Amino acid sequence: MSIYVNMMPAAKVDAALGERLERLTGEDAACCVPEYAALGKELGASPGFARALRRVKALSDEHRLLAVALLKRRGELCACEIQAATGLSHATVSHHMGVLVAAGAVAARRKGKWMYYRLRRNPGSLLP
Amino acid sequence: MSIYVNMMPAAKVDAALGERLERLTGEDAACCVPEYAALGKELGASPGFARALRRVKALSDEHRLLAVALLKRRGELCACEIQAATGLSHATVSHHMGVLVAAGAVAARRKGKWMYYRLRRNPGSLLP
DNA sequence: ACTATATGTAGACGATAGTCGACATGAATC
DNA sequence: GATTCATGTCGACTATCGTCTACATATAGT
Repeated sequence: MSIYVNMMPAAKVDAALGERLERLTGEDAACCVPEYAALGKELGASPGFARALRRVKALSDEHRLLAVALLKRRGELCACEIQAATGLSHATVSHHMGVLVAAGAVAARRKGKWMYYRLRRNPGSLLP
Repeated sequence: MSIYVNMMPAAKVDAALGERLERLTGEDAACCVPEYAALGKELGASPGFARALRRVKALSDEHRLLAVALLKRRGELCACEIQAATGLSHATVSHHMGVLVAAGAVAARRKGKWMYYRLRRNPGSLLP
């Protein structure tokens, strides 16, 4: 399993920010330049950054990553299958899947008594 | 910023596991099949999975993701620049960069009094 | 050597997040 | 509608993690 982080076509996110970064000279001269404080604040406040962080956090748990890995292979799984695969209580599974859905990583659909989960394929999402 | 998780060319990781997954029929019939317990255990124990998890966890903190985003733009930064960008104490920055290095996401080099960090470009790493 | 600067380390504290049991809800079947 | 099964929700507990202060180490310059 490999993980890719494709940082910023988001030069679009803030073009001015990119320019200011370019103006900072490399090596020793740039060390401890106070402007980095403002840059970090802006970049951290950009919507793309918040979205990426939410998605990474969604995958940063062992059992959620396992669920995603299984969904990638199987396409769709019901909650009880994920529960069996993870060995967790159904309450915990429900919690984890809720996190994945909230992060936009997974979509859920009801079919009778069962809840089926599948990976979302949003453009720019966390799963290609 | 977009994040991609490229799951398993790791059919190689465990070919038999893939086969067993295929044999499980979809929809209701597959629901609550006990074999999922073994499958989850094996997949979760595979080395590729552990590596992926370590890398996702490394990115799952706001300040670490910010550091990576800045490194992606600037190429190389010293610890004090990352400290300025994040607004954290130097001790916390050191801790965070240690996590990124341990996960194989970032490489560090000393130059005089300064520590410079840059993104690693491992094949199959988290950064393309 | 001594000092100053930059960073790593250790320990402690607080916040966040994962976990479960208990209860509630939704849906199918009788 | 009563029952049963699958799942969601709600506290509470616990563990993990991010953060800091204080101290230690490394390097450069005096």
